[in-house]
Amino acid sequence: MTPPGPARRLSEHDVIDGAFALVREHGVDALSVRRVAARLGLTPTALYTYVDGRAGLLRAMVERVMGGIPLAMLDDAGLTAAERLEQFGLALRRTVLEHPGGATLIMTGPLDGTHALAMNEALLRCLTSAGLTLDDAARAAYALQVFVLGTVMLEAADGGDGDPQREEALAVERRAALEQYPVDGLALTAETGDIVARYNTTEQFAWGLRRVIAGMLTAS
Amino acid sequence: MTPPGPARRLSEHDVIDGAFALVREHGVDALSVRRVAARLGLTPTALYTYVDGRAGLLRAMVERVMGGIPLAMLDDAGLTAAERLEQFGLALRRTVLEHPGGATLIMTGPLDGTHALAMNEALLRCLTSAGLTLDDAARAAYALQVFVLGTVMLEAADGGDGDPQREEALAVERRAALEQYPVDGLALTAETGDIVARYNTTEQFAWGLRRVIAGMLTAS
DNA sequence: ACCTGAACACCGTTCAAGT
DNA sequence: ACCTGAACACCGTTCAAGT
Repeated sequence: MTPPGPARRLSEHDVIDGAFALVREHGVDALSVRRVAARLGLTPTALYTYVDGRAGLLRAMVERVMGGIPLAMLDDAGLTAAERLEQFGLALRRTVLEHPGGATLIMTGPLDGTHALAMNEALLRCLTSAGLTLDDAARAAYALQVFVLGTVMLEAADGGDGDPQREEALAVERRAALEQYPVDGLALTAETGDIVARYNTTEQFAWGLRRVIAGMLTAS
Repeated sequence: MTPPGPARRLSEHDVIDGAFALVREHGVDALSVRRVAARLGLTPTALYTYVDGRAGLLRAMVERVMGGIPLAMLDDAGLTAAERLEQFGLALRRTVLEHPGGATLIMTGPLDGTHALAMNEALLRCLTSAGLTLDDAARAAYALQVFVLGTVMLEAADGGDGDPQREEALAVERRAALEQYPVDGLALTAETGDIVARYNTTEQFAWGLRRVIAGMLTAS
């Protein structure tokens, strides 16, 4: 299995793989140049051969996540525009949550990479096909991205990772935490505590997503 | 001006003041226990008297931001529900942007503090008064928070701080960056480049906010 | 091109000690 | 209660040196 001849050592790809594995096992806070290097059997400084310091490492990780976002459904002629946008929103959330630390990574820098622009373009195609003017389509495209990425960010901050079982466990935790609070001034929140405890949940995200899409497709 | 008697030294309030001043002057990345301590003329370890380590410092900073969010307009009987929600959304964005690093701080932990719950409750009052069922109101309240906070987070990540002049400068920068990209496969994005360059702008936020609110108030 | 090793200026946190 | 000082186990990055 070891390749013959002069050993092909590593590539940037391997480094990013290692970085995501590290975050998966030890959390985003454990992400450091030194630990990624150690995991690959390298000294910290050797990592600079593959990646432009910590900033370059983070940039490459963002590109990896963004590159994994499926866009094909946005051009699916068999679906209505609303359906296409809903499928896309669900897929975007899933993709980002699947990458440990993905939300934090994306939201930490501007959305201006190649993949981000390709996503924007696909959304523009879909939204103009639904009858929006090009300028409104652009505004709506950004609003949709903001809603999905904002959801994912808050979900990740709350400890979620897209796994339904983990989602369930967190909901139970949050429900218990809500009971602790004094009810004065929070009557409504307490009364609908079951919903509040499940804010970071696939079903509730889907509910909000459908409403947001409806808002975007409304004739002004 | 120096108080007589045994010197009243500092309080947690002063520490948080110092922390925000530090972030304002040197950016979020400069925020550290050691630097906040130094700015107050203390050793790093002395800061632990006022704040429970770095985590406690961040928690207190979040509470400070959340405590500054005005909620009164959500109960303003002189406005329609849509108008109340729009005023609130604009104010929420302004408040968070006014605090340097506010977006990052808030989005980094779960929205479960006292002030977050009070905000939720006020939104529930407003949304139920608009005719939504309590459960739908809860779902809509979270969707609105996600949209506003997601906007603010991406805006801050792009370098924005709510200042209109800075907003303008960033738009020009982003417009220039867009020109650099090859147009193939990005025809629509290029054509509406003026809008795309102004994604992180008060006007475009207001546009999206109105649409999102409309979506929430739509009868299902 | 790829890697090491030493060095520098940082971190957060603990602990024992002082007042 | 409030603070210091020393210590520990970390950071990211530079630079000179090796192959």
